[in-house]
Amino acid sequence: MQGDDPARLFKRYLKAKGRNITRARERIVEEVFKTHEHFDASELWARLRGTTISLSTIYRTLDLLVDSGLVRKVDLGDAHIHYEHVFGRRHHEHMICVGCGKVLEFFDQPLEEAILEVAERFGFQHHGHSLQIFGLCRECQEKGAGK
Amino acid sequence: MQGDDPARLFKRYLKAKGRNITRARERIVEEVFKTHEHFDASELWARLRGTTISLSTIYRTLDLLVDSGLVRKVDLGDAHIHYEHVFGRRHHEHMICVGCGKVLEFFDQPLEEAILEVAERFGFQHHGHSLQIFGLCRECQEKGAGK
DNA sequence: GTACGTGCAAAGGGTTTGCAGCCGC
DNA sequence: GCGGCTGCAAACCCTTTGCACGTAC
Repeated sequence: MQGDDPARLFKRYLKAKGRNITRARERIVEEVFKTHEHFDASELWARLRGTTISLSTIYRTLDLLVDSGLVRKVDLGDAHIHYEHVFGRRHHEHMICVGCGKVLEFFDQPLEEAILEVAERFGFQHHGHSLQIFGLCRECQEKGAGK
Repeated sequence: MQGDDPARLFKRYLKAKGRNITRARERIVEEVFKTHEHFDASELWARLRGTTISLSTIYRTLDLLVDSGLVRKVDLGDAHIHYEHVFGRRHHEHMICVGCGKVLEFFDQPLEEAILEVAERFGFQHHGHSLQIFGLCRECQEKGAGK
């Protein structure tokens, strides 16, 4: 099961789709999987300064990565698109602090089960889901209380 | 408890904030609460054709409505902002059909409790949350199977 | 060689902002 | 009358697209 790294999986995906493996795509995947942080297209672009890779290519490649299932889009409450990679990580949900913008990730088995159950009960075929909890993290609660 | 309609609540909110009650704001609130559908700014604008109300005013007023708690933003998976009114409706979550785009609303008490519990366990002060389940509605499952 | 991929620049679409005039209080 | 509100147009930002050239295979 190990020995499958994301780069390899992505290449397999590209082949299966009859698409080419290029330098730009290799660099982008490498960079996407280098950290476990959320990012948006322009942050990723910044991390690729020094290469000749353009923003358009980043958008196009991210679309492929999302389609391949290696990356997903996440909604962090603001109006633009954030991404995070999926491969090698456990599925999780997000708590977003409305005070400082920090994003906490968490996973809770009973919660996941409740979600799948509800979908089933409604005859809805579950493909995925996304939960955001908005509120105040511990630090911001303290800061607020201190005022 | 009844006798409090959204228009009145919004006026109360505006007064409390030292903001003016204007014709445009009254019309917008009225229109927002006229149906229980999700909408975006330009759909609302379309429903207000015939008035002189501009898109900018709609955006500005929606911000106020969100701030007042009468309306909330919802993420429906595409990149732009959707709204729905909150007042007079039970809190609910969304199932979004990736086949036809239909949005089903549902409410599940155990699920809600699981969410509040998780937040508490992480020391996170819950202000609100938003859950989207993506998948296929019954009709689209049948259509897909029929092929 | 052919189809696909790329950078660039421009277009696109939704949202926000600056400003002069208007309106609520 | 003053400060807040409005419409308009322009600015903005992120994202997508058209195109001519470059590259994978």
